[in-house]
Amino acid sequence: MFEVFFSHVLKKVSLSEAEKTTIKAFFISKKLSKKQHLLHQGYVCKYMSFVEKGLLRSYHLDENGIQHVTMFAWEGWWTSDIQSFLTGEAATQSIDAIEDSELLMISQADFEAMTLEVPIMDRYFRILFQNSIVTKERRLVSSNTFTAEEKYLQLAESNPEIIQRLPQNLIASYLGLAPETLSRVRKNIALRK
Amino acid sequence: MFEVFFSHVLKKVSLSEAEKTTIKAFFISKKLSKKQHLLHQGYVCKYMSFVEKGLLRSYHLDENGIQHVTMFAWEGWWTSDIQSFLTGEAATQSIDAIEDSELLMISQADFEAMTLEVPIMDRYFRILFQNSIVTKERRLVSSNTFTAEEKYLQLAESNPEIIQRLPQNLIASYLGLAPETLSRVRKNIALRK
DNA sequence: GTAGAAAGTTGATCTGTATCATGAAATAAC
DNA sequence: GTTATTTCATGATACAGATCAACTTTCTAC
Repeated sequence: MFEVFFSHVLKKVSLSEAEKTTIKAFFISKKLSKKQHLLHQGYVCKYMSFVEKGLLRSYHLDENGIQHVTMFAWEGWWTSDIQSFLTGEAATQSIDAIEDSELLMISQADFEAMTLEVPIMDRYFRILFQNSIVTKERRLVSSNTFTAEEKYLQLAESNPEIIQRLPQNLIASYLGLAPETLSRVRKNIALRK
Repeated sequence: MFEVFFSHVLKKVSLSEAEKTTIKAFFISKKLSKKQHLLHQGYVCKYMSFVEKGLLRSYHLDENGIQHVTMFAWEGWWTSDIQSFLTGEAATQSIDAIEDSELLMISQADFEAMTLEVPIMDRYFRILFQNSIVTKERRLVSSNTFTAEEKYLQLAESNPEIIQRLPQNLIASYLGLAPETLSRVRKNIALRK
């Protein structure tokens, strides 16, 4: 169950067997089948979840009831509404499973306890969050300054797995485009080749 | 010199006097006068810089030579091209001073050394980066889903200091808007009152 | 395998924001 | 204080991408 998890953590920090055992104890596991929700917008996000298997997406529902995909997470990624998880405020996002998934989940209290008991996990998360910031900064530049086609091409370049694994309408939403626009963008790219 | 710095760090973690002394030794200080650059796009970002005093902005120059403001940093904020700082790759951003500024700077090597010698600093940065992620996620949703007016209003709401302290054209760039658009948006808001 | 639903395509039209252009106001430089 | 430079405002126009609509293809469930 913890294979993907530890292989991921060990890429960033070293852990003794004792530490591994300690860490394991803080997590609970959960299976989610396709279309099931992990989190509903408006509720508190009680867990950070590591994806051992499967694929999930986070999305935000606006006042007009339109879904805006904010993130995808598959094997080796974490997912949660961090804001809600940390502060205990209501989540502004929902999370559901796109494929049948297996998760390792840790609560806010256990997260605190774990980092205090195994301080090197602070380092792991510091590095993890650092990388996440880099990604989000890149997405922000892209979102503010690129054309629809440039946004798509950069995504295809930097994150080909998203293109392969997800339906086009969700990719469009993730890029902040209308599905029709993405369809046309892809057509133009194909025509030019 | 370290007043703002430690008052900021101590809001997130506790430090002994000995730890403070250790930490201080890793930093160098630097004064920057208005319009001076801290970092030029294309060069490696050697430091993370904490702003003790003043105001800086980060921006990205696109292929057409147009500046896109990505961040502001004033008293109590960190600034750097994190991607470049961490990986040693060329920076994709420049940073310059909008007001005369005083900085505390730490190199990548000293950053590593400091977190190893004072592990609780990993925790500080973990929390810092967590918060930064929340902010960037909010900006991403805003950028993808809000109208020009909504973007401006949310910024005014969540970050009034930016509105007061920075010229309108830089705010427009930060929001990914043409300066003319922001001018019109502000006019409409004023008219409606 | 078939029916129904969801996702994707393509065309026509509309609209928010960018761009271009010019003048006014504010700031900075001497 | 005057001049030069930068920032801001306002109007006219252009265009990328949204929206609306109809149709086709692909999935899904039984």
